[in-house]
Amino acid sequence: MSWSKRGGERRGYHHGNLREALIATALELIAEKGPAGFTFAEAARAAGVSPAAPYRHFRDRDALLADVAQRGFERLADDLEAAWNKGEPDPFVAFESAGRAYLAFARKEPAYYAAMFEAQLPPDTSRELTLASDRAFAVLRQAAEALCAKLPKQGRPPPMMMGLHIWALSHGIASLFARGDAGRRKLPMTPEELLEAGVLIYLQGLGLGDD
Amino acid sequence: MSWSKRGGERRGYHHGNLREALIATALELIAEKGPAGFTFAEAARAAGVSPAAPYRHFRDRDALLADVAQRGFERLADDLEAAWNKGEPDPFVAFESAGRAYLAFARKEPAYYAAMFEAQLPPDTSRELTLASDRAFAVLRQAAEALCAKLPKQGRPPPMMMGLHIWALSHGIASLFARGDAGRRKLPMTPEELLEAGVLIYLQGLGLGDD
DNA sequence: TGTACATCAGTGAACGCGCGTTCACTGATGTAC
DNA sequence: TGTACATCAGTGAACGCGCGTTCACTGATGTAC
Repeated sequence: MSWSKRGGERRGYHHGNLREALIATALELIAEKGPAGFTFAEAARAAGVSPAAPYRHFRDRDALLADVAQRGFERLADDLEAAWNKGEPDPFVAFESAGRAYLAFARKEPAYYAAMFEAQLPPDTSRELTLASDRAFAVLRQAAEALCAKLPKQGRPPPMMMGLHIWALSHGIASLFARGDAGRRKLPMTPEELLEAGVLIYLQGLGLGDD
Repeated sequence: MSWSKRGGERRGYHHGNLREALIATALELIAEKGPAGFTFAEAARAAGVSPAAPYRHFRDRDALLADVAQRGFERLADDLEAAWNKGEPDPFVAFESAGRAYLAFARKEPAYYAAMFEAQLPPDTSRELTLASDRAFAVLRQAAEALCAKLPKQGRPPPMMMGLHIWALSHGIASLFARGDAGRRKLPMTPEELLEAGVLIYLQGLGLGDD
């Protein structure tokens, strides 16, 4: 039994893929106790590794957290892109679908979401993190651009602004009502319905009816 | 000098108003380092009191935080009420003004805001907290109700929903762009302008133009 | 194919730290008579 | 008005804990020749 470290799990001196294992563990811990409750030491323990080992892969706790947040933004960007689907079958429908994708992400991946928006990482934590978050927003902005082209010339809002409105509305609804970790306020409708109705009214205000 | 504990500040064995002092200290600490960085011990230290003293006034750290959050919601409710001003001079204008008040609160009181929305307090922390937060939302809902009465009968949305939309939009903008503690994303316009434009488009979508 | 060696990715023990919390205590205050 | 006493709001020392981080180290892996 001397070759086995824990349970039936045989692994040698080297873990094999500690970096990935730590990230996976971080997600579990965040999902359980929020980003504040995540500690480097516990992540090491959960990965079955000494408390010094993580330092081979991450400068410190924040670096790990930033990595998780970055991956989150990349996934969100992917989801948004898939939902927008280049504006097919129709920019109007596709735009709403992107909004819903934002909400779905917050629901489906509360741990990523928390790392992205609630970890209170210092803003200069990582350049890659900033880029990833920019990319996610760029999808919304581009979608807004395509939709704007459908609008009557006068009264066309800046697409950037439209993107920001949809982002803010989605984010607001997600933060207040749609987080995975219970404890949020009760609603007389689903967050999805709330968002859909909001986007609909907003688009009508722009002269984009469901005609 | 035996009657003086620290510096020139004379205070006797009893603090006089430790409860309030702790709350004030908590706000300062939260403003500095976020709600996660706030500790019971440091609050006691800052109030010039032994680490055991706070236990005379709060069951534990969360109880203090909950008290701060509750006061925050009460202030927010007051601000919203004042901005709405019973719908004067005109429900349309007053409604927008309430939205702006939400944003102004997040800016002006980042510490309260953080305690209210980012402290990750367990949901059952305190009944008073829930009531205070309900009261704040009730103002928005009532405003929405008054505004709805101005709408053409067909297509009137539930006022509750309108209130939620404005809340979510304001909260989304505040969280993403308007927090006092720097480090948020840069915008090509002020959060206030962004919100105002958003509300305007939304209201237009409801058939409430600036006619 | 075998061997020497550099490099990598772990170990495990130790450190200092600050936190939350408890305890028996005591000084200050208010009140009944 | 004075005194005895109950209650309140502090003290300060102590505790156990888990965290982040460092250090010299060593087992495993890959590569040059």
